[in-house]
Amino acid sequence: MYTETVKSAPERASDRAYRVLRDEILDGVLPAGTVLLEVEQSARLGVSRTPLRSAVARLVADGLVAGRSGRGFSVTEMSVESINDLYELREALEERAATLAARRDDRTAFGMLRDRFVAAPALLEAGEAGIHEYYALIDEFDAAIDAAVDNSFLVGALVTVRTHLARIRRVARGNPVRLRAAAAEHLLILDAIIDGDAALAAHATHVHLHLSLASVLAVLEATETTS
Amino acid sequence: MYTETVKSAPERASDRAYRVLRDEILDGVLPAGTVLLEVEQSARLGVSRTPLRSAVARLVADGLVAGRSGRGFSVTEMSVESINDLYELREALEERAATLAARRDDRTAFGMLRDRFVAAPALLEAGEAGIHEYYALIDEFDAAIDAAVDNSFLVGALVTVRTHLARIRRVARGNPVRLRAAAAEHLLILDAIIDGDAALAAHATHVHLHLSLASVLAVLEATETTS
DNA sequence: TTCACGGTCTCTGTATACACACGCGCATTC
DNA sequence: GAATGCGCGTGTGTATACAGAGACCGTGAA
Repeated sequence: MYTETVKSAPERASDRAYRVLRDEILDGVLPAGTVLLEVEQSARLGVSRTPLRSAVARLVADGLVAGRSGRGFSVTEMSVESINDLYELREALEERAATLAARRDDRTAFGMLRDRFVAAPALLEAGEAGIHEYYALIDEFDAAIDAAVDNSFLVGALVTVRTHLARIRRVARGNPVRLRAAAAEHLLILDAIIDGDAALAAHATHVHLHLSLASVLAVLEATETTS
Repeated sequence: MYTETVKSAPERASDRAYRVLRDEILDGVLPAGTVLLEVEQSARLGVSRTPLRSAVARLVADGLVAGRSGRGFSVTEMSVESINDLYELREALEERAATLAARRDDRTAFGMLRDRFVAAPALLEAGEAGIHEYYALIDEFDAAIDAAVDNSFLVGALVTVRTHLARIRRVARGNPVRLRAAAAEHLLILDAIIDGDAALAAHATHVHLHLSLASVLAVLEATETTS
């Protein structure tokens, strides 16, 4: 395969600023409510104000930051309601995506993924590195879904959802019990897709998302009362 | 009610450039494939390159224009596949939206809309002005749905879909037969929502979108063979 | 006649300088 | 003591100048 790593990525300064700020927001380095001042951030990231403005504009389009009326921009909050809203949209999109994947002719990619999800529980015993690898596996699952639905609009909406999801995934990161259950749920979805059972794929996805949301809300409520 | 029409809208140059370009793309003044050069467009719109860059960046985020590797930006094409893809996403979103609207407690807004959709066929006899008013009614229907679902993520996705939909709605504009049928379909959806029948609302939406897509594709195929 | 190479030109990416608007703080007045 | 008005500082919005990269065109050689 032709790997285009060298010349195809001039990596503009605005791209770098966007990527860095986005990762920092997603990783929680820049918590919700953080005010982003143009001069301050441009100095910190070593770029001029112009590319930084471009980066912030893209973050606004992503919904990760919002412009405050007069003064500066700030990282958006992730309230409990917004999490419920996000999962509402996620349900609509992923159920449809699972349905389409199950109806697709070529489902060999999912067969290969299945084997690796079977081995996932062992992965989750391997500490932080294993958890990291597990999330990489989830990413590959998502990528396989994207390739199967083959719909730029639907995939685009899914990407947006996953961006916001990355912010709240942090809270469930240190919960191996939940992750093991999630692996089993993914396995069921994969089996349904491989069998071409669109209805089961959609319903298994629904169940998975229901349990995922319940877990997130439980963790959130626990940390809420703690702090 | 406090109307904030005077001071709340400084209307930045970048906003104006974005709005003008967006409207021109949606109205077909700038057809698909049109190349947007920064200096040329900034001169035409009477703004500098900086706000124009910002406007183009927003259009890229909307998916209305795409950056061509080296040279400039161009208005994206609306192929038959992309229209099918758009309707695939639209189905997932609007079925869910209709379901949520039917489950909502306060559905009085839909009752008022119903009366006006009953009168819609008469509207469609009134020439271009009537058709314009009919589309305004559709916008109010969409707005009522948005208010009912009360979910910024879902509404955001719907807004994106409607943006692209506006581009292809032009082809069906001069088809009063289809518009009359569409009004009847909307009426059925409204009745289902008012009755709190979520399943019927979703299924009626599905039917409406199926017929809408079929109409668009038929018109497109007819114009394709003509030209 | 065709292909390849080089020059030039144009357009985007970036940096910086300037203007304006909002807001805060202080002083003055009622 | 409180409220209002004025002035200043800070931060975004805009314009423009500069640099680099890519493409197109022309010319020369095979």
